[in-house]
Amino acid sequence: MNKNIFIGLAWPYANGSLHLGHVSAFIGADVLARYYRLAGDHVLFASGSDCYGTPIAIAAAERGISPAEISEKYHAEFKETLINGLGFTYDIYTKTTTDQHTKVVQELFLDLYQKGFLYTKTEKALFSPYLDRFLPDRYVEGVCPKCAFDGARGDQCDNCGSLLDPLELKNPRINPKILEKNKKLTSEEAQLEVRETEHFYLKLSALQEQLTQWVEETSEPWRANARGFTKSFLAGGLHDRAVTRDTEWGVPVPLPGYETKRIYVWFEAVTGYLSASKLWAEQQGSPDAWKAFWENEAAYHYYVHGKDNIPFHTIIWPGILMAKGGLNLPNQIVSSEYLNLEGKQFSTSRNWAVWLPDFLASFNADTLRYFLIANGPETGDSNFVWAEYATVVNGELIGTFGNLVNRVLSLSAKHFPDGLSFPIELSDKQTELLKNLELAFGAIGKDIQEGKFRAALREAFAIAGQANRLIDEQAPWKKIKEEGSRAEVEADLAVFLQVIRTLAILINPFLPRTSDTINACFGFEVSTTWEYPAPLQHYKIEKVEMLFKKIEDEQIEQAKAKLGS
RNA sequence: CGGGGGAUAGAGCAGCCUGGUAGCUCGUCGGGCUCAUAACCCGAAGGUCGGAGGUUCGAAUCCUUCUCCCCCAACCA
Repeated sequence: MNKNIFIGLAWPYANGSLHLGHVSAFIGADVLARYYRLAGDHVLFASGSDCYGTPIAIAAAERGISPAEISEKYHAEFKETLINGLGFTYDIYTKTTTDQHTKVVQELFLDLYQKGFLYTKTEKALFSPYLDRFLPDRYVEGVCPKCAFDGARGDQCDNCGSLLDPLELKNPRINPKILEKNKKLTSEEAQLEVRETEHFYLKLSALQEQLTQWVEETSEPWRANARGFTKSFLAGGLHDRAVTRDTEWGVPVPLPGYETKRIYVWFEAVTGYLSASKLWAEQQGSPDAWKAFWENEAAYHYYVHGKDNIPFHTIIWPGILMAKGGLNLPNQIVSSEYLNLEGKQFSTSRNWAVWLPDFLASFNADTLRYFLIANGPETGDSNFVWAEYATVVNGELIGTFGNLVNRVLSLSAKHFPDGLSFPIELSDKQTELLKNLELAFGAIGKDIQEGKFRAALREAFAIAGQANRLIDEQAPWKKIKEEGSRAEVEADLAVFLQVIRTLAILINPFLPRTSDTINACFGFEVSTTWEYPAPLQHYKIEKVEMLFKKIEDEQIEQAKAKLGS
């Protein structure tokens, strides 16, 4: 039975390159998409670049270029590295600066306004005459009113730990850390003043009961961190949140008198899931196609992102959808923990990061997919250590898996260049091995559906290990030298070819290019469906190709040398 | 301050929901094999499951409490 599966992957912020931390949070979405397509379901895998916001606007102003130049540059890089580099199979990868997005966000904004879920309130905020803009709380620093520490941020004092209202700060000024390095401002330039401004608020408090009930009913399959965080968030009581900002770089508020206001990321970026779906439908030539995913109770919605994004996907976006009404809510939240690098947190300012474009220039994308699925931060923070990456690639990918494929293919091609026939009768061990492969489709599929990617991948590789043990026992390289054993060796190898060919399907959601390479060795078209393939009567090897290149120590040394520089 | 996640062999992790003689990968040591990218296979050593209490015939698993790490919280998923 075919299902409609929507997969919403977090939108990367277009003000810098992606690093492996992003990838570790993203990778599961592509595994889901590929799996469900193989299983014959309808998939809409949507994401895009988050292009608006104050950080990009400030960076652009300082460099004397337009914000669009920055966001376009990284949008192009994201597309290149995610799609061509990592092989992500988005059905649509768009950006927030499209007309379509503006239209959908504004329509949704107006709809909620008319339904009474948005209201305006005037408040005081800090304005920078130098930057000609209001500043977000954390972009402000000053003297803490409680402990007199000079350097407290607008939202909190790092010295005494008090939570602050930025208006309480004495001598408020621009936090110099938000500006480009070495930029020194005079105290006059840094000065901030209090101005009144009117903003729109989302009435989350009105949705408290509805959201609480929804979470009770649907959060069972979510990742533990999402469920726990969301429940405690709700227990603390929801507060209305401002959804507009005084800035020029964003989606304009579609109401007269508010021409200078822009809709804030909490409201605007998450709406990208819907706008991207509608854009996809238009590009398909059937503008209503999005409804099969969004106005269909039987559709199933996955959201994939890092743990810092949890409340946006489990409170704010569902709240907006409830206020709007008639659209599908999230079903499954796949929120990962954090990936550290060599034991320390990723840090862009200290260049403590492995940048995705750099990585892809030197290493095979499937090896990264493997490492981050097998060792990623699925249930707790995890660590990317270069030496471990090399060990895992050389040991598990090459040693166990690549080696199995290579030894079977090369033996077959060498001794049976005209092909091999599949035997009529199988030994107990052969039967057991093939049976395990057949069962793996159900077990691995279930794990993937539940977001347990690590377990799913391990299961597939366990079968490769089993196959390695059996081929070692049968020792066809020895048997082939014995008189009259040729038929037996042919039968044994044909079984292993069936094993490899089946493994190529099982690993397809995880290691798509590797899967394609194996299929090419058989002369097959790209793999077809998520089910155990009936053995062929005759196998012929078209070519033997190495699946992975061994990672040498020098490569690891070079990569490590780039850190922290 | 509060909240979320975590603490299991030298390293990285699973098991915990639904208690029943502690498991996986890598590493180490010993042996085998040579088709295969010095890859593969077999065997061994190595853990009082963060500490302390409790429930139970029985606790890594349930309860209480304590300690430590990460995150929410510059940049940053």
